[in-house]
Amino acid sequence: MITLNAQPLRDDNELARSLFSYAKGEVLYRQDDRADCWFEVVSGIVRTCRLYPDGRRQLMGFFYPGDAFGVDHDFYKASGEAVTDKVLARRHLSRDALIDDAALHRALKSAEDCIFLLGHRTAAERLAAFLLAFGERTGAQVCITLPMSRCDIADYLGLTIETVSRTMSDFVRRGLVALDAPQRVRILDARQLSAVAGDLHAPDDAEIAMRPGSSSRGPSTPQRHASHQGR
Amino acid sequence: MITLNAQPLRDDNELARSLFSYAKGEVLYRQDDRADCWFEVVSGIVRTCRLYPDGRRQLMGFFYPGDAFGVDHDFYKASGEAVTDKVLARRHLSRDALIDDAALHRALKSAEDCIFLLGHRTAAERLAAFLLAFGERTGAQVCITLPMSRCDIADYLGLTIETVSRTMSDFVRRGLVALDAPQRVRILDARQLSAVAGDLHAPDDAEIAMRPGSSSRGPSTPQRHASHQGR
DNA sequence: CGTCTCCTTGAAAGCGTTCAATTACAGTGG
DNA sequence: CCACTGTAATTGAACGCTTTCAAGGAGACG
Repeated sequence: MITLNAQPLRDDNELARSLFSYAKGEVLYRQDDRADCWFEVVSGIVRTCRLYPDGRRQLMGFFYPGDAFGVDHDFYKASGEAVTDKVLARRHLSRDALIDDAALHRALKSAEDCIFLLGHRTAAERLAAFLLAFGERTGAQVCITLPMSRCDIADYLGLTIETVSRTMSDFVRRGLVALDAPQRVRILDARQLSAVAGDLHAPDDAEIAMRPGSSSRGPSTPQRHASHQGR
Repeated sequence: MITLNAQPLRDDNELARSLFSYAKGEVLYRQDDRADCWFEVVSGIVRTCRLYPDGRRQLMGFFYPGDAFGVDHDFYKASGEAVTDKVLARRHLSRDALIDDAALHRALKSAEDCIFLLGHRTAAERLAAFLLAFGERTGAQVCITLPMSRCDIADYLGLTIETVSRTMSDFVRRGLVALDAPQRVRILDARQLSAVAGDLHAPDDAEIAMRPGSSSRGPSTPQRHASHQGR
């Protein structure tokens, strides 16, 4: 399961030689290994995750076809693993191919997405934002098939699997989503789900756009780091 | 206060024309503005932060001399603001100067640092990791002068100012650090602080300084929510 | 049919947030 | 020089959410 499948798919030309296939759960590269190449998803989904000394795991991102990952500098700061079965990835030797700007930008965006999700305070906010973001990314706005396990989701959102599961059940109870199967989520009320995620401007907004530096100091900001709207 | 100081410092040559100066709290660019240029810190410290619709704030990172920031693609996903007084920044028009790879990599690393910090579960872990990381970054291993407010720290770590303050007091009580002034932190017991941060392999482990070659593969921990491959 | 893995649910405890009050300190003007 | 003011930081107490520990389903597979 932890084997590094180092054999290219085929060998008949330059392009094919850089293509690799991985089974679900297989490790493409390990955290702390020397980062001598970066990857590009061709098909399937890849996760990068970092292990903490105490054994916990933080998923840094999910990567979809076209995305670049493993673009670390000296050593990999996270490992890359196949989420789905039959992951195809193109491997670029760092010294050969200069990573193109667009790919690097997408990698940066992926990291920022993760920060964005972790920035949400409550479990409901995080999960709702995750579902919406995932739906948008994969184009499935209504019926979502989650390729990753609850454990992956939990480690991505910085929660426990129990909390993820409980929160999902709560969404079902409130009629926000339907759960046809553990991994098949149907979004019933996208608007209200956005509201839960906190991505919607409050019904009575109109004042958020004018408070740039807010916190640290400022002429007349009422201060106190905004509450948490009632639930 | 929130003005965008758009005047270059001097005008006598190409280099000087791209240099800008900002006062503490000043905004270099705003979230959701069109991202037509990216920046490079020359001196001082810059923060990027994202505002959530509900008014909360998530700091995405602190940037030090040499760092690149504001490298977003279409629109800025966060605003850039001066943390210290007299921030000098070089401004690069996106169409003119291709951002160099190294700068982009540093930006990515900064984002990953943030994820790393947010990945820590408890307030004590986050703050300890933050202090150590900040000390290492600025070269001050013992006596640290925090240029940012408690509010900045809280929004960076995804906590409240009260929790940051309480946790800091707790560190003082436990003899881990001394607080000469709210912004002057002296690290008294770096080793134990690392342990609190969870960056150490078990408190009573053999020895930490076994070289950063390839640490991963943590020793068997009484794990729950095991990932796919044994930890 | 049993076993395995993943997911769900329950109850109690821990911890961070929230609300609220207090302290420290710099700047200002009497 | 000293009250006054405003901001930042600290501290206290109660509440609520997430974690933790533990047990109970639900499919997949041999």
